[in-house]
Amino acid sequence: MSKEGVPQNDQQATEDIQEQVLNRINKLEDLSEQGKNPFWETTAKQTHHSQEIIDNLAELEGQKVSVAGRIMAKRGMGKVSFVDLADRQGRIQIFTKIDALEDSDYKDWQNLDIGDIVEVEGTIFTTQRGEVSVRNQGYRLLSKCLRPLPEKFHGLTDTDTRYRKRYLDLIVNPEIKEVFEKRSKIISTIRHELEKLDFIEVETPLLNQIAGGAAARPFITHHNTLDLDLFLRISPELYLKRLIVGGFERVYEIGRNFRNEGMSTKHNPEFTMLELYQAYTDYHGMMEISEHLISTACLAVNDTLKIVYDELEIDLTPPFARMSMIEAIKKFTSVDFDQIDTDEEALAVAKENGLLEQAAGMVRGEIINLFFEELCEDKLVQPTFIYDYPIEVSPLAKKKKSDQRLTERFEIFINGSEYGNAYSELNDPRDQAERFQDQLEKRKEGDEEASLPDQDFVEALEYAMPPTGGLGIGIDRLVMLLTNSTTIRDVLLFPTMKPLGGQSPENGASEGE
RNA sequence: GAUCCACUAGCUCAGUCGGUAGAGCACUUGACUUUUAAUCAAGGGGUCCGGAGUUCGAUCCUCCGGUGGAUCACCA
Repeated sequence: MSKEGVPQNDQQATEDIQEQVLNRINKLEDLSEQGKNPFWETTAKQTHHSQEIIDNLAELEGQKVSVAGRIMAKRGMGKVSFVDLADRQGRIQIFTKIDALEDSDYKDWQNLDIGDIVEVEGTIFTTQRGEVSVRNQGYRLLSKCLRPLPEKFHGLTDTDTRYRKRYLDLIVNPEIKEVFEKRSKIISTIRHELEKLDFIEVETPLLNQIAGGAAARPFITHHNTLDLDLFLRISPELYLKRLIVGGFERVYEIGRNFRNEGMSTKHNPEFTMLELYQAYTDYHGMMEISEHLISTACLAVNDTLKIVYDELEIDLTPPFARMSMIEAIKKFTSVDFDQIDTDEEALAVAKENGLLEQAAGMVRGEIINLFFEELCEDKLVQPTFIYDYPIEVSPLAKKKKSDQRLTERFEIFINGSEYGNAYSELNDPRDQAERFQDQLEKRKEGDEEASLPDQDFVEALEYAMPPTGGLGIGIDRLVMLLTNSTTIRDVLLFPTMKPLGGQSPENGASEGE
């Protein structure tokens, strides 16, 4: 990569080269002059990894191995020296004796720096202090570390730097790898379970002409050749349902959604969702799949269904509790919306419960949702399906036959937060068209998050979509729950960060508002 | 977007009731043939987040700005 075209920030351009960097550059240049430039190395022999050697000491003791990794600590003792070498599994000590190497090689070995990447060949033995070690009988420097690593004992603690320079965080705080290994395991477990249930994984467009399927403000981008503004998707929902119309019957997608909204410990502008759709079932079927996926993923990474999250004990053993939204409100507030039929009565009870301000201008269904969100949600610690949502807040869910003011929809609550959202999917094209129309009215009234009508989606429904259950689960939040992480940035390798210096990098992006 | 807190050496932190700074690790040099936060001796290293104000003098006080964290608001 050439320097031209790479945006260089001022800090980098004017940064004085520190002493420690200069030392390392000088060492590299000395090596290069001797024809030992490590950057010409292309491969290395790695017969064993660190933990594997420690775990199999009995059979490996005295055996010759070749290990490769990064030098994390050096302890010189004059004519012997000790180095801690880190690889993907952990660390192994390298013991080097002056007479085991050529004179110049031993000198070069002593000159290695913390952070350098080496290959070492030697036999396994245990030191007097009981440390499993590789007796250095030959090594190669594979890559030179030109900057000093953060401190060996305290590591890197500044969260800002850890998120911005995740590679450094991973080097000096390798225990965080566990979270990302678990993340990978959670996702692969879900894939595996869905495959067993005969779902197929599909990919639908991230670039949308209409960002539908959720209530959110989208990111806008532009296609040059088509001279067309496009939106990054806020949900794959409407595409996946088109595939159900097309006859796939069971589809799912695990992918990124983008929502142009505030950031918090629970929100990143891009986040990963699982969405799945299954023909010929309803939201009850989705409850079963939800419990199954969440509990199976939990078992896969924690070997138990009783986990601790943020000091709370949570039991993910299926079946999860089931409670209708109106029941939940009755339980936590003693207000029974089954006995309340008009908007006026609903407003009156909102006033009695201190929700007058938020309830202003709302209709009964919206007030029910408000009651739930304000007075019930945070009390749901153990996993609970809250079902039967008011139609006003559920533009894509099928009406409940027995009470058409409600929809067959549920959300999964754990520790007061939402982890999933599911419906018996609305498949009546005329009803869907009306719901889009209602959303359009809300939008005209200034609700920027209200859905835009998607005429092609309605047309798809006109070709008949079978009765279908659909489910969305926020993967990042699930990973947070299952790894006891209280901030979403801890489960994202590269969370979205503001640029330093208060200026946008010169990346050619257009000036936004 | 609002409020509170933080920002000092590469890293982790102390400190200056306002007189331009210290420790440990890391680094350099030396000693040391089984150490493991190795040890011992000596040395180098700082735009005290940026800008402005007050002051004889600001890293410290005040204001503005930056970045992060926590809480709240919106959302998944």
